[in-house]
Amino acid sequence: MKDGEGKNCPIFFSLEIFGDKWSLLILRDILHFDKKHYNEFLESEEAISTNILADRLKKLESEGIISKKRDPDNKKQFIYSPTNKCLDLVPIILEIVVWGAKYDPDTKAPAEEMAKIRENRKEYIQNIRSKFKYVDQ
Amino acid sequence: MKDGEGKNCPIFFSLEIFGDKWSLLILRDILHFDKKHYNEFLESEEAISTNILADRLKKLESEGIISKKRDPDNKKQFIYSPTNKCLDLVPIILEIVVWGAKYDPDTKAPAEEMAKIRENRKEYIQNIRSKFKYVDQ
DNA sequence: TGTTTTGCTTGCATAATGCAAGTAAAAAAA
DNA sequence: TTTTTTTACTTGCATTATGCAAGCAAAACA
Repeated sequence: MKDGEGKNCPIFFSLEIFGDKWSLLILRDILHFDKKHYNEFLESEEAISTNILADRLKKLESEGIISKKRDPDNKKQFIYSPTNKCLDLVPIILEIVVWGAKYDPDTKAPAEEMAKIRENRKEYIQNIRSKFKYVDQ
Repeated sequence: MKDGEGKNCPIFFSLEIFGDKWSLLILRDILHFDKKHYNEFLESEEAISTNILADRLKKLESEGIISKKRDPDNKKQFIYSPTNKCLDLVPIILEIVVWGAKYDPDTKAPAEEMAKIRENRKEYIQNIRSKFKYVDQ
């Protein structure tokens, strides 16, 4: 796509930043599975390659979606944590979960939890936000 | 990724079906811009290639997200229209719009319309659904 | 029975991804 | 202080996906 084109649509703007499978799976790991460390992302069952992981973490950080700093509890590791810009992605991921749970015939997502999400949407989003109370930016 | 892995997560299930930029832009064109015809998709400002468009339409049809039939008003053309499975994607696209409009510094999305979407979410979703009252499946 | 329109397919160059192996910096251990 | 280990990458290369231009075939129309 040429520069200057397709720049007016908020959907396109969003998709340029996180509209690929691996970015969204990393964000799922951070927001829903509370993963923080490089090797935790590598351990996900979808088996992201280490070069792709490094690339996506760099991009997400440069877009201000995640922040990176040394882990004070284990100085050899880094902690990747969500910014507010990232927490605002929770509703998107939530809706993707709901759709997938509805249409995946082999879903392992418990139906009652899905119902809870749909009925108490705001509360569910707030619960995830509160897990990351002290957030950068 | 190997077969049999990563099959338990509803997010992953969803992303395998529509988790790429072009699929989501086609769905935007159908659901928000009321596009129906092959050449209308080609005219979008993001300028999808004709081979990619053909590939994605075929995939979306095979997943039961869209249906294809001859246009009775212009028998040379086909109409691509959303199924119920597609209409259930509206909340996802809506949240992507909201995020993009919030964080795109050059957004053309009017702030008051965005506020309306956030305040009257259910109604907004219902309005889009009602545009496609007679839907296949 | 041509001609147009429409919806593709094909070929090829370029870019992204996947996999395995290697490396470098910092911390921990000796 | 030197060595070892841990961690987070980088590199090289094969495979796959994308982008672009051109071509083609079926249906409808004239």
